[in-house]
Amino acid sequence: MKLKEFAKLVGMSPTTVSRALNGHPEVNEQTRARLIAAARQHGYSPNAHARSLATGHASVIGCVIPMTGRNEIVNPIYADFLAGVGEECARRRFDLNLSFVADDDQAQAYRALKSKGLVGGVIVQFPGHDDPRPAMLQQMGLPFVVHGRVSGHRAPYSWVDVNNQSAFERATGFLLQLGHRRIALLNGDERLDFAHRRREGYLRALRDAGVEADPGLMVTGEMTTAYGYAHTRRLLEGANPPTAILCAATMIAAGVQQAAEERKLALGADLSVLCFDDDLSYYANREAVPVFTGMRSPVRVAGQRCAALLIDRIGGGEAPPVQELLEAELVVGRSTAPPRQPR
Amino acid sequence: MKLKEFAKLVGMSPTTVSRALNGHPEVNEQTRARLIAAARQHGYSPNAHARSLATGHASVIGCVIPMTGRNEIVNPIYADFLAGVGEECARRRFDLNLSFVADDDQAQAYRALKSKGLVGGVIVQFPGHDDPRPAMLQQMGLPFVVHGRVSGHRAPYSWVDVNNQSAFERATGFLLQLGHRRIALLNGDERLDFAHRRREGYLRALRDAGVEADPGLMVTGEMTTAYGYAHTRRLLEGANPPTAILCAATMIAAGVQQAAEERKLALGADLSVLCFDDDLSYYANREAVPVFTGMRSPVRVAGQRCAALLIDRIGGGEAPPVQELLEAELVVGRSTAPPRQPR
DNA sequence: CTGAAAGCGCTTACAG
DNA sequence: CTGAAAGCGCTTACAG
Repeated sequence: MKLKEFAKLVGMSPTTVSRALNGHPEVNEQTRARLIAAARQHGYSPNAHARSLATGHASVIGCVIPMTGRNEIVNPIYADFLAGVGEECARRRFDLNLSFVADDDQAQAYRALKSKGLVGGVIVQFPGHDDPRPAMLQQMGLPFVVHGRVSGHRAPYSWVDVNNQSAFERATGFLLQLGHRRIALLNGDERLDFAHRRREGYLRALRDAGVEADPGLMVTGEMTTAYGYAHTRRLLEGANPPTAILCAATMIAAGVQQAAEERKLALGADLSVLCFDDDLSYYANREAVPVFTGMRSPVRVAGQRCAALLIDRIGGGEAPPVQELLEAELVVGRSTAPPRQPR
Repeated sequence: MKLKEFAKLVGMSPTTVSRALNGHPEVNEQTRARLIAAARQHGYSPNAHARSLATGHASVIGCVIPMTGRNEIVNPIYADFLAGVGEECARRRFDLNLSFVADDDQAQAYRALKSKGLVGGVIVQFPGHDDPRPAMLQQMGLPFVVHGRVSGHRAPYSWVDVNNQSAFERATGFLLQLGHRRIALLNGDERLDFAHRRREGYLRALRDAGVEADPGLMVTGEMTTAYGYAHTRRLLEGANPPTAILCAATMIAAGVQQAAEERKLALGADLSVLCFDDDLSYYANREAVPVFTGMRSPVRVAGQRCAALLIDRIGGGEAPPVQELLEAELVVGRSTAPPRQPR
């Protein structure tokens, strides 16, 4: 159904109907209520393309998903993040546009998104330490919010991040307090900004405690169970194994657990494990006393906040950038204890 | 940049430029090549809204994601499915539009998608046994492809499904051949069509082998690790526990494994486990000899095929519906063996 | 092979 | 408070 038909149906001019449906103040409240009800009843929604063409903006936010190597969308952390984005989109009546592109085509993809006008703004994800996207998007004039931060970008921009450095500093401090001195770090890919900050936090806590960092205990890579398993195995087989392992995701911790079980090591007795816990729906670690001691930070909330900030930005004209720093919370579970005394 | 500006820039009329970029046959091949290169260089892409308004269709496919209870998008099976959709979208230069809606608003959501004209068609997911959506969409005239099938819908429609009944019939047959007689089924939610078909397959295999089905061994619910853990615990504590467990997802199998370990039962020795294996990127079960014996069927391929069929439909006018039935493959891993002799 | 003009379905100054 | 008309940026018959 088109506006013209619908207007005729309700006996009003298209102008008035449009204004009523768009909440313009000029139209009588009773008329508005009647028209909204009629639209719902007859299943009339304005054509989104005509609308966007006329107004110059779309009620759609976008994400560009790189397709080389592992597709990001299958990452469970990303899935929960998207769920949060979706919740906010539902609330604000926005849609989400996913563009899947080859990795080397990324700049081109953002440019096309802007030129095509399909989305009012984008969420930038998995930012690298010197990610070029904020500068590019600012120059293009496409509104954006970064999930995480880009340390190398100096101009102000909107972001939502958890305090990764503090989280890992506190986590490491907790293990140090228990008496651990050989603490391994199974980090994410340190080319990514968040992983970089996590290592900084880990190193700072060690330094403050006067413990020398051992490069042999620090690993970086993709945050999977297989990665956690392989490196834990390797570390435990080594000459001077760690007594505690700090890992960047519950998926990694699951791999640590597998490797420990294989060697008949009990978590929270023979080996301590502490993980960053994104509070994932499908990797739940939420028993009253959780399996893993973790720094808990709901990535879903981060998704909500990114979407909220972006939608505000799209609607709000030239508002100054906004930053939100969330704090992770230490939740003590069953996987940590003082180190076993050497026998 | 707009068509008019770009056309002036390259010294052609907007008409010719548009035709060149859209691959119309009237335009000289050299001219076309030159214009395509220039468009890329100057970052010109036609405004998608203007284009869709003029042509009446959009290069976007849609998914409606219900938001009550657990958000579907965090389901790892769905994530891999979407990854497959994304791969095909990238190939065909389509975008994906996600609409997040309250569960009771679903019909309304599809109607709005159609009326707004944002998408050229939709993928219908998690169809129930008597799902009303195919009938609704056919009546609305919105192209669609179902992932799975709707047994209760009689008119022809396009779908992509794995042969769930055959998969579970063969899986059950395999366990029966090993000598198992008490085989539990930890199924998905049987209001969903695929879970219904899986139970049919399980029951048929039992019947063919002359084994009476025990309602106490059949469970239905959401396919999570916690679900697998809880029911396995309960079953193993019962008077006449199963010697084998057939489960509808690797996530469930992980829960079975946990419960078995707790009771010091070795998989593939004391207890056999066979799972439907969607070949998920983050729940990999892909060692040379996999941990779990499984019926393997890549859900990612299903996503690709759904997207491909839908995009074909959107482009292809009134083509007759297409169906694709994929077969799962039995991959024998380390979790199955003949039952222990009663002591 | 190329171009001027109409039209896609909205929104929104402008006039009343 | 309401309406007729212009315009958003494309595509595509129609005319050459």
